[in-house]
Amino acid sequence: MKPITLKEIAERLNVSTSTVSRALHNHPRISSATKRAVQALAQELNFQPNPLAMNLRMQRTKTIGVIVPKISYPFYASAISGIESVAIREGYNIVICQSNESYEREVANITSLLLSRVDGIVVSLAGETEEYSHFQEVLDRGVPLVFFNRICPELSVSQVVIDNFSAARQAVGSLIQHGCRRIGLLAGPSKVNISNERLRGYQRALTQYKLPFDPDLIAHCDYSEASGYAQTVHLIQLPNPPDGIFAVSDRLAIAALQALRDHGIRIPKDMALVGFNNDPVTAVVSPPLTTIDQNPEQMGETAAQLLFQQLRNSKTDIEQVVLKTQLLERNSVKK
Amino acid sequence: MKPITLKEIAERLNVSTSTVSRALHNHPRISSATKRAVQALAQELNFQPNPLAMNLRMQRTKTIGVIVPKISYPFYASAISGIESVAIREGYNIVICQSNESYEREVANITSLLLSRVDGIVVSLAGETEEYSHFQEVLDRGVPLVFFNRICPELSVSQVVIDNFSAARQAVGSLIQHGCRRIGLLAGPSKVNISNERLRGYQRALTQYKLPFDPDLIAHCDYSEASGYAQTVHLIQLPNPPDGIFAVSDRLAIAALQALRDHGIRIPKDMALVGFNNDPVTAVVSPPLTTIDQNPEQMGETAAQLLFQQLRNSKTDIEQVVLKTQLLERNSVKK
DNA sequence: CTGTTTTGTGCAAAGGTTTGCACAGTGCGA
DNA sequence: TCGCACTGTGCAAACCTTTGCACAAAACAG
Repeated sequence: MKPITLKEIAERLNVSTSTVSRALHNHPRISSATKRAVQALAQELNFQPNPLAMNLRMQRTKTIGVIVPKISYPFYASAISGIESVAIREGYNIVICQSNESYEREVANITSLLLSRVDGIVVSLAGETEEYSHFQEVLDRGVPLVFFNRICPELSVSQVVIDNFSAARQAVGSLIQHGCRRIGLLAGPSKVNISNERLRGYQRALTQYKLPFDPDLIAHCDYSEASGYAQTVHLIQLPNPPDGIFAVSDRLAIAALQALRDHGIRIPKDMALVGFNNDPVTAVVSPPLTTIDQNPEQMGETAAQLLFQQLRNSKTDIEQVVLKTQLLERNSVKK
Repeated sequence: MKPITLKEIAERLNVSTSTVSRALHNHPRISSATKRAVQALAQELNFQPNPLAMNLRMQRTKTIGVIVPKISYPFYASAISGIESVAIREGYNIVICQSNESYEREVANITSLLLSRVDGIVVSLAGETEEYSHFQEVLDRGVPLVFFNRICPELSVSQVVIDNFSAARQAVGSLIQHGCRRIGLLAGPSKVNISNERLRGYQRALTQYKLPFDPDLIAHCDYSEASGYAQTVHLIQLPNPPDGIFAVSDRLAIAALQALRDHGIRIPKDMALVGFNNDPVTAVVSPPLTTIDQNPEQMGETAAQLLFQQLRNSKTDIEQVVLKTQLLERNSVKK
């Protein structure tokens, strides 16, 4: 059963397709009699305008593209739900791409989204990315672009972030307040902006509490559990090991927890541990992890809202939204 | 900078658009000289055919739709990766929809996918769904359809599943072999096919080991942690409580673990616990959970392959693929 | 009754591709 | 020389919608 078209309605009613189209759009110049007839028949036949034809004609697809590092990270799964909910409300569909932390995949994703003429793009950068010309091309084509979480400082576009600096400072501050004096940092890739912000927050907390900064305690990981595990082992085997660890993500914190457990190091007795994200798993491991709670769903919603603002009014200013976070104290830091 | 079109190439070369189109498709009737010229210029200008126009003309979108209950379930996140990888290999894009376990959302998703003229659809049913006419419409339109994991027994379509019956029997068998005599079942919604298969496996294991079946030990949950928690509490407060629990999903098992922990019940000493899925979190909780390992990525790949088979040859038989699973024995069942 | 506005509708183009058919030119066998 | 096959290209339709413009009829003002 083929979907029915404007033309078929037009033929049945002995009018032109243009009349049908206008009647359905409530064009003022169409007589109310015709409108009624057309709308009734359209209803009866369950007419749905063919979006492929509309896309071509209108040069817009009512679709926005979303690129995230991985949908299996709970943070991004939630953020996508946030984006999706506002998109649906606006009558838009979303197409989700994973960069898998790979620069090449990210470029391929952008190419594919531009090719399929999405009306706007929401991005959280891949871990590998340190070159941004593919995004410049998006801007050159006049396609609205919004970053969230892992943003791009070099481009002047709208962004949604949390205050990574303050959140990290707070997390490390909590470690210090509960007695830690040497704090290891499981950092992300050194090119990732938000990881560096968290590093800065770490340093600020140290100076604030007049603790020395020891570069040996900084361990850069990629986003894999394996590297989190390895770097934790590295930290505890230092001649002068830390008495607390701040991991810039819960994935890394969980990997650290396993490494510590495997090496017979008790948490929080021998080593305190703080993560970042409030990944659901942090609540069920033992001990439950102290972590930074953010609201990824809200972040997604906000990003989408910024995008739709631009979509409605391309003259709108670029905007930077900073969302609130909260330190969630659990049992991985001793009281 | 607007993308360039066939027409512009044609004008520059003083040929018709049809010649350009044919040259790019290597049509035999085009002279090799023309072909070379066209292809060279196309390359130089970085010509990409406008997919919107192709979609309209060809009546196909090179896109397949995927509907899953939630992308935040690790199982589905992985399955999507599997689907995506074969789709990319075939030159297709995927658009991912979440039903959020809701029948209404599922219908809306189907409508939207059909409207946007995807070339095929891969589905895992929402928990609520018990009526399938929206899928019948997909079939009526001749759109290839494949189910995976949560399948629809009433429709004759290709499907990918695991042997839920045997896997559950094996899981429960393991509980029994390790000393459990009264086994509680945290089941899914009673209308969900795979949950019922697992229930049947549970029953078979009991009869196999000549244990009585006690309906009081069957606790139906929806897919939320809250209900898993509540039903676990219900089980342990039974006058004659179980000494082991089999949860039909790891989400429920984790909820059970928390409930047991909160009530001071030790695992596996007082209560053994087995889950299903090998969700990553089962490896990091303590004790690590015994669970059924399946391969969601492979399941996604297989489903996509079945779909592409149909896409290439619409006369192809419907097929039911059953994937292997494996019991992963960890410490939540005492040795 | 003429001239202008208003009202209702249709024609055709546009959006960018693909493709059946037609056509002109060339080559070749008879 | 004619007929035929083959080669290389272009025209125009088709996919389906939206929309500027034109046009006819009706309404209305003077």
